[in-house]
Amino acid sequence: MNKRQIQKQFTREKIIRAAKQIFIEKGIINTATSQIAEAAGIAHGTLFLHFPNKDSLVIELLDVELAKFSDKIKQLIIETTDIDTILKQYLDLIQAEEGFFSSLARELPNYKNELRRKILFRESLIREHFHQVIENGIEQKIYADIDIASTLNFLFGTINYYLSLKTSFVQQGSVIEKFRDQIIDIFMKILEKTKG
Amino acid sequence: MNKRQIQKQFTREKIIRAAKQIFIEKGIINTATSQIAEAAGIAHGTLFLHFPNKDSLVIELLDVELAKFSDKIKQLIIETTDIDTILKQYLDLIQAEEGFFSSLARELPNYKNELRRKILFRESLIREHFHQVIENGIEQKIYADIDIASTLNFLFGTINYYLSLKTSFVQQGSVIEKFRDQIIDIFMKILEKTKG
Amino acid sequence: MNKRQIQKQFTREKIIRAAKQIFIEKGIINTATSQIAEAAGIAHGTLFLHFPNKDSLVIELLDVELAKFSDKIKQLIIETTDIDTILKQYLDLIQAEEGFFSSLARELPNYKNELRRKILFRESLIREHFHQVIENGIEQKIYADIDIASTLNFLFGTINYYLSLKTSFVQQGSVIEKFRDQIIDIFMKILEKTKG
Amino acid sequence: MNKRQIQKQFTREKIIRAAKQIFIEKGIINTATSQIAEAAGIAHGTLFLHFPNKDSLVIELLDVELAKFSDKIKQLIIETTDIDTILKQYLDLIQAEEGFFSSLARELPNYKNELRRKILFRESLIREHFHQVIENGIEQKIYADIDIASTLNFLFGTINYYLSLKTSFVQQGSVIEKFRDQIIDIFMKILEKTKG
DNA sequence: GATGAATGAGTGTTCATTCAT
DNA sequence: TATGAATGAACACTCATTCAT
Repeated sequence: MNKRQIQKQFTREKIIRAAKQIFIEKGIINTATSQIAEAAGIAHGTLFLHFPNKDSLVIELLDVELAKFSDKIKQLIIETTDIDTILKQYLDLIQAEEGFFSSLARELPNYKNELRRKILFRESLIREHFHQVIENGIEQKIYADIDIASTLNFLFGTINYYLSLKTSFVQQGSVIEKFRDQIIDIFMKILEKTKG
Repeated sequence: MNKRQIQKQFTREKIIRAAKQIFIEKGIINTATSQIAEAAGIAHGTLFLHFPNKDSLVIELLDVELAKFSDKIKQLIIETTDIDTILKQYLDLIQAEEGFFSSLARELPNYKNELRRKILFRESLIREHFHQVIENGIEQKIYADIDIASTLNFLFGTINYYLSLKTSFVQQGSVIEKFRDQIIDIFMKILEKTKG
Repeated sequence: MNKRQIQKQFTREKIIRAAKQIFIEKGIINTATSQIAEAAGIAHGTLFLHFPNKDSLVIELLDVELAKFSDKIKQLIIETTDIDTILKQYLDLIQAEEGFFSSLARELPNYKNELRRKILFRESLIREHFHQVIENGIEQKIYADIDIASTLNFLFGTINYYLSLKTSFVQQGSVIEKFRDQIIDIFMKILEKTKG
Repeated sequence: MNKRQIQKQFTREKIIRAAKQIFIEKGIINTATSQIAEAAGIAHGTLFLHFPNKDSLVIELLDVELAKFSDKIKQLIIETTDIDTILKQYLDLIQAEEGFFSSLARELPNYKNELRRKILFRESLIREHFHQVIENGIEQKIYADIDIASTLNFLFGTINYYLSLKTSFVQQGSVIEKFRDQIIDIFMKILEKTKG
């Protein structure tokens, strides 16, 4: 990569970085492209040199972040087989980027179809990992024979709920931290095999 | 109330009614006040005679609707003590106004603090009813000794999740209908006392 | 019409008037709506209260002007049967609004289909009048038995040519005035019955 | 010319060639310089290395094309003395590049003074040839003693009119072909000596 | 000589809110 | 009380031209 390309890449990253910051602070939908450009320290028009339109910027931003996140999850699943450890670490990962995920949870339902579908597809891949581990647990009679898909909807739905209303649940600090133990407890309760 | 006041009240209701219809169809955030006025059959300026600004209209609209809803829930609780019947009927009530609740779930996280707090307070009242019934069940040793608050977060969070992403979960028809049994099943599984 | 409506009508006319002035001076295509608004002494947004978009303003402007023009032609035809008098007066009418017709000739080929069709339809109505008079002349053996449609294309085409390149043909003053006699002469030459 | 100069000349020609293609397809006024560069397979900035600004490119493009065209006309005049044959062949030449001349007719009135003057000068040279031939015909008493200049304005004006509104006159195919015979007929009718 | 990233003024259009009628 | 015309800041996006590489 020559100096030119490096410079271009750097500008692109400045935009993404600024956009991410703003995304975390107040979401992208209600942020003007001119504000993003200003935060990135570039001219307004430059933004459209790197992204054909606002939506593309949002897609790129979310795709990059979710890809990073997805990789971490994959790693996590490989290293651990214990579902409650996985869940704990999964929540840790979310907590590490809680601002980001909180904004995402808030804005997701308002995105255009294509973008929403793309993000939900990413989520479904993560869900797959959980599904697999739980399925194994059921086969080994560690967990009760529950409907995995709907159980996961409960889990993801609840996490999403906390995140989307983060500012209502905590004044500052992390919602995930506040509710981590409850989430894990209840999720494990659902999985647990009724002893008898 | 004299004739003038009656007329004023009537106009106010026309606005609310029109706003509700639009709220259900496509949400309020992306609807211009001029469109609401037009749907109500009044002049654009008239809207601001009844409501100082757009936010106040939304607050009023949601307050009225949620109060009605709350009353129905209260009635339902009085008539029934069985938690799974209550939940089933609660979901029926939501389904009956699913467009409304879906829009609410989508927009709620984006409302300004005051409005969001108001709505969440309404929700907390409803939650109280559930809380009470579950508490009784635990005292009577029908249910396991779980943390009621977090269990309810699971329930409300999940319902909210389905509603906010309604269009991603079903192409047409009701999300609640589609997932009602799963929601009830899992919720009851959490409550169930481990038999031993 | 109450004061409100009069005021609105007045603003609308201010816009049309300003737009017409600008249209004559430099054409509408390369004029920003903000400039039109400024020239009309109104806020930029106000323009879009009276016209849903720029095109509609142009359509209205041209339609009104061409309707006025068309009425004058109709009157002229009624009062006169002599084709060279009609042509002379027709050219006088164009000359009276030469700035307008010059801009129109310049911009017409660049308008969107709908608008172009609309204007050409107006022109075809005017052409009809000429057609009728010439047809009568031919029947009465005053004129040669020529193809009327193509003869009129020659006439209108030539007038259009002079108008569209007005600034190249005259530095100031009227192109129509400069070439009036030539236009009439040649047109009459085409019509003339070859004596023999 | 050394290697570098040859290369430069080659790039310049690539730009002209691409610009001509685009000019024919949709005109230059509404085409971005970046699109022209892309079509030429060069960098956007390179275009401004060969032409100081967009206008210069247009001037060069039209000048080259019209010079070629002018040469063909000159040749044609040398080989033929018959005015209706010349006219027929002139129309054939236009038809062979109808896209080009149609765009030119549409855009010409909107060009800046300098460019317009340049193009009209080119046209006047072509006109000269016609003038000469007609003048000879008049001296030889083949044609009527008409005003040659204004007769030619009629001819060129009409052709220009058809070309500039080409898309309104024909949906596809050639306008010139459609109206060739009419143009020739009427033009010859003007020239014809009144027999008596 | 060629590149292409960057610029920034400019475009048509929207909309919550105000205020004279 | 009701009206609806007017406001003007805001928006996403375009483009001829510049200049460091």
